[in-house]
Amino acid sequence: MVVARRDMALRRIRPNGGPEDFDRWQQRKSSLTRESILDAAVDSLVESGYAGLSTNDVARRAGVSRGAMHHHFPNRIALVRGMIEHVFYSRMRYFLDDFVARLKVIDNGDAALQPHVIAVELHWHSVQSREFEAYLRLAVAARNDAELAEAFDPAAKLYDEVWLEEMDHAFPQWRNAPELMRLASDFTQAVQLGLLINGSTIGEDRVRMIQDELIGVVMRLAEAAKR
Amino acid sequence: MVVARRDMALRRIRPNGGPEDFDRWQQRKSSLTRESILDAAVDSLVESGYAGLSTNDVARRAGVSRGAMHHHFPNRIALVRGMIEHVFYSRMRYFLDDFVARLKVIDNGDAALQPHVIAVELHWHSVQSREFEAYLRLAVAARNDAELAEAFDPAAKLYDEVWLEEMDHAFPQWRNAPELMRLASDFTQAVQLGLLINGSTIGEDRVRMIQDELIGVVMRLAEAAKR
DNA sequence: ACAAAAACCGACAAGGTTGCCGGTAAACGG
DNA sequence: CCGTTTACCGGCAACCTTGTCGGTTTTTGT
Repeated sequence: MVVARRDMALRRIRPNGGPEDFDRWQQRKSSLTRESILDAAVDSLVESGYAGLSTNDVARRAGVSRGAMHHHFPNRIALVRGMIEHVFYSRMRYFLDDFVARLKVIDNGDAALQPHVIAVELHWHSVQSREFEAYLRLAVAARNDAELAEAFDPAAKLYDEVWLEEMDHAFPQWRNAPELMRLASDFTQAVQLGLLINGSTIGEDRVRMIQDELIGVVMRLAEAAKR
Repeated sequence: MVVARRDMALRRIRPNGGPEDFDRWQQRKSSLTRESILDAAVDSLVESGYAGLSTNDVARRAGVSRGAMHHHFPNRIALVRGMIEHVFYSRMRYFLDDFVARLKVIDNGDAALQPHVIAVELHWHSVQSREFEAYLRLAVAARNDAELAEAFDPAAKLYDEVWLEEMDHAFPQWRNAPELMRLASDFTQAVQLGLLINGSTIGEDRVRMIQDELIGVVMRLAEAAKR
């Protein structure tokens, strides 16, 4: 079952579990406001950047008191730690939801509809999402904030690991050349991450040309993997 | 003269001019402390991120009083505007200095030493510099800060324009296919920018594989440009 | 029903940041 | 040589952020 596998992968990234995992009302409500705080934190992160993220602002956005915030997250770094988990979870979920939905309607005849081409397009879509924007902020901020990096780096590595396993499972065609698939995945992520940042400077037309070139690279790698 | 051209390009990016452009002692000294303030600001930016950059910290690093800071930059945004110009200037200069130095000793026999391959390697080197790190911080912060974006975006577009002219001049072989050269340049920048951010997560080995694949792409584009 | 525990509330102090301003010393121009 | 401009100094008020804590409401277990 595809969905069951997806949930398993997602659960590995969010060990704490979401609101749906609890039965008692108190736990459920607690997890719910916890979630709403984290969601507000992501909003604040995306709108104000990491250093500009203030617990004050987060509490206001989430509609809870500062006391409630303190109950769930005793200090700023605790909030950040929770947010990191939340961001990686959302990012993975955002892509996988799109992906499993799209895989149900593929037509193997057209070359432009080959699953790895679709994956590149969908990944570009996911890179433009709010969830990925939050990831970008954290990744950049972690370059100078040791405390943040300490929490971020392991989470990023775990995400990468789970991601590769998911891709391995989604593309059995590449099964006999896993390093080529990893290269295609890494390459796609690098290009599109760079594109996200430089896109507004170079304009849509050049972005599309790069995107097309990227698809060419992925298809060549796919060809090489067949042999 | 190669160096003369370089200086012309650099001057377009730094319209205010550097300390060397003034004769009178007062102007010179003023420009000198202005420069040292901007340099300290870049340090602070790289170490604390954009939102964490405080005028207080900058003044302390530069070894000037807050009053002197206020004299040169009446408020934070003025400092930021000056810093943007300074960052783009440094970034361009960092690459070009390396580049003209390296071009003097190329050997056209070996394929790995073709000028565009060297350019890719040197660009990767420049991407890892402090100057580029500062650019990254500004580019990411500009995504949510309208005031910053207002100053950053035009500067980035100007940089891109000057950059392409420099590349056009440096690689006459591509002269008859400028759109392919632009694509190669855009592609390189996108990949290496993405690599800068994801590199620590995926590790050196995978970074090198991506880098090799990138060189392959650039060489194919160079081949295509010959016809 | 009642005590314990969990969730939540609002205020306070300490510290840092920004913008502003009155004042000083050095350099320029006539 | 003297008035004016320029470069530079350090303190003050207003504001925001973080961490902390005593108190209140709601849920749970018995």
